[in-house]
Amino acid sequence: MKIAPADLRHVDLFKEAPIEDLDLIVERSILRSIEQDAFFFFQGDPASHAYVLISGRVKLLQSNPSGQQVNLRTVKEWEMFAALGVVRPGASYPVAAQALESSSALAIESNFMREMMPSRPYLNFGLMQLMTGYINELQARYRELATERVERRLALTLLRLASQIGKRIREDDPAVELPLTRQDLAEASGSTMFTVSRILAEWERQGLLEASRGRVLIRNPHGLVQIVDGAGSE
Amino acid sequence: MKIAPADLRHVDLFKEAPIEDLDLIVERSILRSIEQDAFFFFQGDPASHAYVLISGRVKLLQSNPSGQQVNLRTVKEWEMFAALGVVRPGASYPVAAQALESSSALAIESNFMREMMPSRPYLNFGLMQLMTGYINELQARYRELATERVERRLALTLLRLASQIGKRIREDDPAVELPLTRQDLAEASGSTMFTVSRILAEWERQGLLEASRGRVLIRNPHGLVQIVDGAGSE
DNA sequence: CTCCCTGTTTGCGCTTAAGCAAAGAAGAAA
DNA sequence: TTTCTTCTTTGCTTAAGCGCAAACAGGGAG
Repeated sequence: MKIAPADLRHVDLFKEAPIEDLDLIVERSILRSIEQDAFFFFQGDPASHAYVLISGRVKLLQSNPSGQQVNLRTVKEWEMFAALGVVRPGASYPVAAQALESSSALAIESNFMREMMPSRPYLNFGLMQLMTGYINELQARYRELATERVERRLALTLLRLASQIGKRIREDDPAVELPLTRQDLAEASGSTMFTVSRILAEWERQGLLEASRGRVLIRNPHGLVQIVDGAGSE
Repeated sequence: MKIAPADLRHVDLFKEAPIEDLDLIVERSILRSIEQDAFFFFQGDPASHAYVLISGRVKLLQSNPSGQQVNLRTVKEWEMFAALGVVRPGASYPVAAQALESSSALAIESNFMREMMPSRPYLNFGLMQLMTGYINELQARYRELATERVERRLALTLLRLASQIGKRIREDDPAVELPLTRQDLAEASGSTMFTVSRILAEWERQGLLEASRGRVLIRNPHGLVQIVDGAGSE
């Protein structure tokens, strides 16, 4: 598989890029394909590359010293990840990047990106947009984790993930599919596999979704919205 | 009180700025002084200004719909806050900024900053540095909140706050003072006033710190470090 | 000096959700 | 088909820490 430079226009950061830049980027980068559960990189590795996900789904995880993990972000095709390494030379990845399904991504050298930036304002602006968006999301999630109960957080997590990496199963159906295990959802919502399993079972009984092995199909997103803004404001 | 333009060199973002830029900034900005517990701005206000704190201490809070608050960051003199509003025209502050003690800050129009940026690479780089640092901290705190117990989180919170806004009481003494109530610490560590009060009382018994009304004096920071990496890895 | 406001402490009960164990499916591999 | 692995479910127990209520205390205002 080959990447056509013009395809990179799907990426927010490269929307406005001149085609010569995109040629350069594709030429200087390599396409890495990995299978499900494999890693693009580990937490602590030197942040040598930024990535553009071409296909598949990737989660970004951080572990604490005793090995417990949290899911900090989940990425779909034409999104960048590990882009922050571009800013500080010599930095390490603060997260690991693991494939939720077999995935391929374009690996762009951080150094190369850094060299391009001074003469290309669009890169500066684009990166800042990325970063502000990310900060806003992190702040919101931090607040949720500190102030909301598990059930509410899980509903918010499902809705967020649905919009970020969900796959519609049919054009005219709001139902959305997520390739995530109970454990993944626990790590994304700040809970445990057991609790997630129980809550999903209850929601399945209510017809809001269908949960199967390694997969959740959200049948009725609006029902989750109601849980979010019903179950706490009374 | 007047700000001398050269004083702005204390600010990371302006370390490398030419003096003409600093003149411009001071000229175009206003100094706002507010008393303890007052706000520089509220969550949801249009993000019209970025701030440089000149004196005092400020906390950045986010509230959820039912009014519970979390403390997202705490700022000391010569640090910037609300700098992200510069990136997206028309954005709103996602947080409120409240003074922990009477404080004054230089309010710089976001629009003005934005106009300066294209021709001043140091601003771009500086802002990105700020943002990456902030993202790394947020990610770490998110992970802590999701995976660590209250006692550990509170120790980490105290250590972090000590290094960020702590005041040494004497040159040769590691003891550090924080102008925070139990409630503040609860909002910073993701817990409750009651629990924080109990844990601080215990640590006071152990001689690690002295807790008084609206103030914590950390006598033995190293003792907190031991709690952090003792109490979970066994 | 006294009052009053606001922050703090502490006992107590209670809920949430974590955590363990063990059994149960769903696929994949053989 | 049978086996194996991995993910999931569910009952049960327990601990952490939340949250109420009520008493307490520091320190500024008058």
